[in-house]
Amino acid sequence: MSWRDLYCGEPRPAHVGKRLTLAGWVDTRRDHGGLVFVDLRDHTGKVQLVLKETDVAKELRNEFVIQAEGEVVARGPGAVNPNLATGEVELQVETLRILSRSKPLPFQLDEENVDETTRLRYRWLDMRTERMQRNLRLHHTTVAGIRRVMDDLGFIDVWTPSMTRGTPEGARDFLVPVRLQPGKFFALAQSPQLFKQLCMIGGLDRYYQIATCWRDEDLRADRQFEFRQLDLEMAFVERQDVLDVMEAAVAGAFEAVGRTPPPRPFPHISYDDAMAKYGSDKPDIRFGMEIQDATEITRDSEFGVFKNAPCVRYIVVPTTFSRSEHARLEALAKEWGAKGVAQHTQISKFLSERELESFAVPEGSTALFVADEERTAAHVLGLLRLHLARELDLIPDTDVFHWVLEFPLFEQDEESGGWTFMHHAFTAPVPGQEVWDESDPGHVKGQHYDLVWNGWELGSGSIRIHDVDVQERVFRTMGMSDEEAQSKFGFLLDALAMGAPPHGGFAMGIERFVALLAGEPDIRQIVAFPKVSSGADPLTGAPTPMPDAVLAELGIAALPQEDSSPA
RNA sequence: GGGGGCGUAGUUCAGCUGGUUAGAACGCCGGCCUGUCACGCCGGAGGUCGCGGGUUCGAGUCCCGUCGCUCCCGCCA
Repeated sequence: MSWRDLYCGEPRPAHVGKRLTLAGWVDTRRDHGGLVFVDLRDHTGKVQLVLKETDVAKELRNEFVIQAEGEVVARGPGAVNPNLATGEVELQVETLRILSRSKPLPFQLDEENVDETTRLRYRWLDMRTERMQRNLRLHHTTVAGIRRVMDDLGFIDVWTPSMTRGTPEGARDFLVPVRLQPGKFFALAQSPQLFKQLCMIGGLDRYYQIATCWRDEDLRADRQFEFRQLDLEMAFVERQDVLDVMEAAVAGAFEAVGRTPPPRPFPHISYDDAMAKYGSDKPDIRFGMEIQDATEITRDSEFGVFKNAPCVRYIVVPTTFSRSEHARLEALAKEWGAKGVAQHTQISKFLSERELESFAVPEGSTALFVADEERTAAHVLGLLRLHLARELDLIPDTDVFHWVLEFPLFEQDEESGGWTFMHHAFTAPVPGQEVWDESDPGHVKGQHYDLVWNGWELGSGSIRIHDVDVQERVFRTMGMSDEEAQSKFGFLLDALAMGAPPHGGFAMGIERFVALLAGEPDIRQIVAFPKVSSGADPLTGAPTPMPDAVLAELGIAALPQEDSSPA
């Protein structure tokens, strides 16, 4: 005997007259006294059960798990439910078994806007909703589609370690103490980056992995402590080869979930253009409101703020702002790092004809200016542009993928003034720029590329350094001594010195990709058991303190924590 | 590290400028009902208004602090 002959969403008129056993959860019950209707639910849908009044039928409550045996019958005319896929039939139940009872639920499954901590605390209930069923299955189908493309293109899945060497550079590591070596730590991998490069040097040629990565940074709508990325690396390739593979992977995922893939090739935009026009390296280019430069025209402005600023930029917004609305924008701009934001109407009395004409602000629109360092002006206007576009509902409901290319290899740390990599230390400079002034490398471009979907950074990749001299030069430029480079990355330098093929690759965040596919506003909705933004797991209560004895065995001790609970 | 929003029955929410006993819907419990499908009808239980302090004759409402959730900036090679 089997638990069920069909899923709940399957019975059809063709089954009429058949005796079937169905099993699932009680979605709703409608008790008419002598007759009880039950909608039986599983992940495929619902079907109506008809039960005669019996003790066991009376006992049923929502979310009981039951098994019902009976005959599929056609519903009479007028009794068909067109809103249900199985609505033309019902099961006339002869035997009913309660497999499991349920106490009243802490929230109703058909309720929207349930507090997310409550949903996560009882995720096994939340998972029964259509939304979560759809999202988790979409997550699976997407990954399956990607895997199929990778397999077809000759990539092999290689397992790389989760526990690896800590890296002070980049994101904060999650540390793993080691009992056998007290006082020493592994770090959970922030990415398989170096291992996949070693795989190329090892001759595997095409590697991929749906790799779990860990980063101890603040959580956001699009960030969790742990996440998965499509991680791939290819030997003997140029940039275009990697872009082609990624576009194929994206297309394969779209096809797997039954959607039309975005047109290929994806458009390209340079980093410089992205920063100048959108103030972001992951611009949402589905709408205009591009940032414009007024530094030249305002160089001799009567308006002192403009005249004295190193950079004056503006966006033209198709609306006007009240005094209080403007105050709010100004508060935001200040929070984002600007000294303020000016409207053209406010300051027009200080501006010349020539200036006003060049801004070309249409009637009913407003030019918003930020005068500051170039970096700040671009950044703040980029954020204002996005903020206002969302508020004014200017963003079309379309899908745009694009590449951001031609990144600088190095950027200067504002505080220390030292140089550091922009992407990571293993990105190759563009051909012809393999040698640079190590004290002033700002002009060197890297062979780095970012993939952006509707303003979300999906991932990034690069052609890597395969010349040990170039790799050592990068480390030196970052202010790393030879000894330090040797001790931290000696294994990589060794490998690069023993026949490293040219290679490059990419890493794309799976959850971000699926969240966008699902139309969800954050990645928690497509992750089975996510953490909340404080980094806690409401379901298990993790993280928890550990007994001193356990810590002692690991050669560590926890500092006393300030008790912040009210006395 | 910083800024914004939210916190009222199990759930989702209402509660105007401070004013008797804090409401609704759904859910839950009891009763009735043989064609409902968000069944219906009758009755009922259920609240430390996140927590602490303050102002006031009086606080869900105002102020301060704190905790939690959330969005964002920093951070995220």
